[in-house]
Amino acid sequence: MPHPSSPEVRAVTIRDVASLAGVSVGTASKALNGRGKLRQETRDRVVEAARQLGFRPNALARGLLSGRTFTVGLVTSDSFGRFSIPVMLGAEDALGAGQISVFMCDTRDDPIRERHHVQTLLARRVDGLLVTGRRTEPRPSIGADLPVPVVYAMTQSTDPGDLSVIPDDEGGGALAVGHLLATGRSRIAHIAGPSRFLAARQRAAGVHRALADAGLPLVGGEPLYGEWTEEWGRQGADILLRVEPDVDAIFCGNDQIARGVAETLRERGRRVPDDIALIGFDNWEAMALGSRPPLTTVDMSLGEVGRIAAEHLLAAIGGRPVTGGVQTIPCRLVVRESTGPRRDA
Amino acid sequence: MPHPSSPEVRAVTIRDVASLAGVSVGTASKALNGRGKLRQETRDRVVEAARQLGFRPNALARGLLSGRTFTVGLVTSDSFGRFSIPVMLGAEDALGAGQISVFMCDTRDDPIRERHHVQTLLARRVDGLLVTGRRTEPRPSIGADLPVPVVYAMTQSTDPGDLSVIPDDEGGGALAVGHLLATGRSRIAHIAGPSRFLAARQRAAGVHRALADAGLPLVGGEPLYGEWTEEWGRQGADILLRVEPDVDAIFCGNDQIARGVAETLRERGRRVPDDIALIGFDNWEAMALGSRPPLTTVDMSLGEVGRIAAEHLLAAIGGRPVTGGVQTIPCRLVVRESTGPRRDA
DNA sequence: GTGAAAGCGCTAACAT
DNA sequence: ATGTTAGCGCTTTCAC
Repeated sequence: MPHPSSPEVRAVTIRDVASLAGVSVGTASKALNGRGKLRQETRDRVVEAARQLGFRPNALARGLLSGRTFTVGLVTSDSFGRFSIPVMLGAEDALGAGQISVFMCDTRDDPIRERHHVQTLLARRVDGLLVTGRRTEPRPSIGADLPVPVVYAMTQSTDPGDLSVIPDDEGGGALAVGHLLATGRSRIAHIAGPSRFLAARQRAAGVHRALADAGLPLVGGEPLYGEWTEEWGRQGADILLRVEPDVDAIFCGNDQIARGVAETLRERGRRVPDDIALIGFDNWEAMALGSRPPLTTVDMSLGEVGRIAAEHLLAAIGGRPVTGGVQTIPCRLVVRESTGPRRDA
Repeated sequence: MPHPSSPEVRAVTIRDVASLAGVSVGTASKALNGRGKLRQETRDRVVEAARQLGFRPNALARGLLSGRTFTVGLVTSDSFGRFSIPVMLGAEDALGAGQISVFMCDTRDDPIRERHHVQTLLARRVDGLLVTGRRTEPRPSIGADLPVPVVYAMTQSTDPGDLSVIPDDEGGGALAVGHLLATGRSRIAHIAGPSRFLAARQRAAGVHRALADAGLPLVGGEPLYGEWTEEWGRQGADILLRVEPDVDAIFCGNDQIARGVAETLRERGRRVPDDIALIGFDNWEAMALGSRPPLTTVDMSLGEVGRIAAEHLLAAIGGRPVTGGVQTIPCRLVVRESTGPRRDA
């Protein structure tokens, strides 16, 4: 007696279809895959039989035969957090269009677990691997000489032969400053994340470049490096207002910092954006929209990062040669109320 | 010539291992799987050969033969958002221990996509399905009479024969009020999310029950239903302070509302928790920790929800009969600084 | 104790 | 135009 939750004792096979249609399995296969030379009437009969039986070809058997499974492994060290999710969704978009299913694996930042996952994925004969992370810092290659192509997204490999797709943090920093300049600000400061993060340093580098191009100094002389938290935003704003009271724009390392800054500015009686314009980074909507006023911010286009990475992977799987290196994806400015022209009281 | 990214022309098969060890494939199989009767020396020789060649048995072939693939499909309608991620990680935990890999599928709330994903997963011969969502509202069953077991997590099926695992929102509401009572509050109000959400209504029901048990009225008479936003928290607090100025505790429908409330209270000169205690819901750390003061909140134990759901699925896959129905997982109180004893100025 | 052979479900090459 | 057969990689009888 079948288990209650498995009403069908055995899945429908192509034999069943062939038998119902009164043809051989070979003919049924051709009919269903539109290959070979068959009478239209036969084709229809087989297709109808398949429909009637609810036939779905066994992907395992197909994979075993063809060597292609139409699956890829997605290995993340971010526990599918705030950054890897959008990347993942973008990737799924591109892969889903190619009828590819995705195995998800979370390494919890543990190299042992990572190795284990890669081994399992290879045993499942995935066609390729996508590696994502929380930080853009270079990380050790997931494995040399793997039998399948690998693309890194939102993280990069230390091996220059590997292909990595990451957001253009440097460009994002420059973009933010460019917007502040365009809206008439000239005394611009930067309250940044921790300097041990590559992303923080690169955003600062973008600030530097954009200001240098405009022939303006960075208010405060150097970026104020701290943490990625609101608490630091509040502190940083305090420090900044004390040292440079005539600042008229602050670019923050992320949206949380910007929120903290916004709070302190309000408490100190500085109006945003009338007195001081404010820009965040990440476009973390819950944060940026909850802030008063809602934050103008830099969006890293993480969906794009994932989509492009997946497209590279598909290309590599398809046999088109893929050259290693790092590809950066441009950031996108999202303008809200925290920036705008200066207005005197 | 092999493609540069596929250094191995062909993966290592058990034939290669057998050949290197100087035995037949059947013997090699037995040696590697610890089955049959073999001389220890033979066993060792085969294992050594496998190690040397880096042999990994082809999971497709195994699945084809055994009818078990050790894979499950995870179908979400939440785009892997804030709620389904923890569920997913909990599930991965339980499944990973069972050596099971997970296919992730995002339906984007589209029934067509959902059907398509289910079909694909069945074609891949997954051993079971896990369905997750963003809301606890009942949803149509993902498919009647599927050939594999299905468990719903963080969402529930309208079919009472299906098994669903969801957080105990009602208990969470009661838990919050219980904590407020225990810390000496008696004039408790509830600023809730939108009443169209089952979760909002259930949390309110928990509030109701806990207050009734204590013989106390709900300040304001009814919960103040609104939105899940900070903006609503600010508005709601305004309204509440106007109508019930002597409130001494506010339980909020989620952490965002609580943050909004906290801001308004601070601006109105009410100290938290000295004058008014505040509790949120969700334990969304970035929100709860960024708030001033950091929020006491109710954690839905989403990891547990996912883990339990996955364990039920494993049980069902293992053939143990699983009865339908809804299982609720208790919430957990996370105490931070926004609650504590009253203190007069 | 070990080897040979069948077969999981499917497709592709070869017969008819 | 259709049927037959071999074989993808593996496990499992069944001979020896």
